[in-house]
Amino acid sequence: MALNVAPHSQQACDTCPIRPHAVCAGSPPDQLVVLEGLKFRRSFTAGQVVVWAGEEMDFVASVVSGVAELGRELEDGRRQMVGLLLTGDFLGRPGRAIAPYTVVAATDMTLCCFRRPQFEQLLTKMPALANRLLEMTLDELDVARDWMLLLGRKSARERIASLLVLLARRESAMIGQIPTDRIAIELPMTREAIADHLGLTLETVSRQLAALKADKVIVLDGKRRVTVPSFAALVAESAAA
Amino acid sequence: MALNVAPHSQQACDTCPIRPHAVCAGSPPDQLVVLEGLKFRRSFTAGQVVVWAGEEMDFVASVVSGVAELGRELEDGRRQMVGLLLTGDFLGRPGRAIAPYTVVAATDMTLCCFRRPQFEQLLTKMPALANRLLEMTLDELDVARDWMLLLGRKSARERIASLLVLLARRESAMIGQIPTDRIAIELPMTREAIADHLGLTLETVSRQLAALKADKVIVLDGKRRVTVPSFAALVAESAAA
DNA sequence: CGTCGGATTGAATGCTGTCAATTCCGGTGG
DNA sequence: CCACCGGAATTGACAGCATTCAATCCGACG
Repeated sequence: MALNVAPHSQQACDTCPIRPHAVCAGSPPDQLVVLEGLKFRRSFTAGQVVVWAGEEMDFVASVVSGVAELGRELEDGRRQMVGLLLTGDFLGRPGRAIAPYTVVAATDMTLCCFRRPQFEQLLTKMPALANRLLEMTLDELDVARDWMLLLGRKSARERIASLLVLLARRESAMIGQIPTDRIAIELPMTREAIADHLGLTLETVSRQLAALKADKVIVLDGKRRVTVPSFAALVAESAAA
Repeated sequence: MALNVAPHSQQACDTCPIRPHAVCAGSPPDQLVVLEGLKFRRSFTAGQVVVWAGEEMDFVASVVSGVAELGRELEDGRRQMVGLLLTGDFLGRPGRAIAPYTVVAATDMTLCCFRRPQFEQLLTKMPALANRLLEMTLDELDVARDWMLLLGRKSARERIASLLVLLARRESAMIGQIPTDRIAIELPMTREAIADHLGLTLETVSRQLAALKADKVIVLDGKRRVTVPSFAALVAESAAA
């Protein structure tokens, strides 16, 4: 795969928007300088594959902007999304050369990359980096396990509601609010992508959205915009733990 | 909850059976001595709850012997197992006081414990410990994501076969072999526990085991012992990725 | 021998998937 | 500006798989 390294990739970490949330958060200034010298950026357009499951992956990265999806699939084509990488999230695995899942850019996306062997070296020398990565990995593990509950036990309607709750919480967090009523949610994905996340078919997704609309739990403005009259009602539909 | 600390818990780490695989693996001798001085053991009988989801958890631990199950549940009682802790696995989360899932001893079990604040201290000072924990956490994340594929996309029959493949691989690994034919698998759990892992009902588990038996993919010796005439055939049934 | 929990089996319901037809919407070109 | 196109989404009919509810079986243990 051609490395589309951006020219002048040495943008300063000082001004990096994801610093407070990324792996590099918490690293002291002298270590940040080292990171700054080794990083390089790569950009992807929506729909582009970053790595295929089973392929070699010689770098690790932080998502600077955009969204990436982690998916795993069976030989016959059945697909399950197993993770979402949002701004600041970490991609790749120190100590493993082969990617265990396919990574696709869901939107246009920019990554801040490090060559894997170099990054592994850094981990042994920079405890702050290792600890931040551990913390992030533990968070992802919790998210994955919550999703297991959804996939294993929730009905189609509950899965849709759960996803909407998740998205609503995120939109609210963006503007520093806790979710209240009349939230507008932008669905950042097609029905098929939603289905692949929830372990459903796209037809079922469509039907359950229609059902939630009919029951006045949500209002649909066009295909991709949802407004929620009562957040509490939506949470009730999601069968929260 | 009463701490049932074993008297004379200061068993030597030298002779500890899980040393090669646990968090402490890779720590240099001088650091092991520190760990040895701080550890204490706790034992649980099969079925006993170690912590409830939402409860405070003031320690972290390695499983010395036995099996523990991590589960999450909905208000109405639906339950999904989200992890299995086997010999050597790590329990608890540095930096988080509240347990996100319920932990139950599936068999009689012994833990090698550390008080959480002390352990967090150690992590910052012992890079080998932090790196081993990171590695183990990344492994668990991969396992969780594989399971998401199973829960989201596989049929009941495929889920059962997948579980048997997993157990067969583990039994074989124990004796240092790769799985071949005529493997004997011991099911370490009830039908209900299997169902909770696979996101099924216990009736479906029972039916699919019967179906696999009828199709001569497996042989049932009593309720809890399965032998596999052809491992390849079993793998084919599991819809491997 | 009786009991109790776990496991199996049966019948019926219902949710979700499958297949297929149709509609909606955004973009493109005449 | 409008007609057309193609992909996304919706809707309908039907089939099938897993769940639900219920009855029975099995095996360990007193």
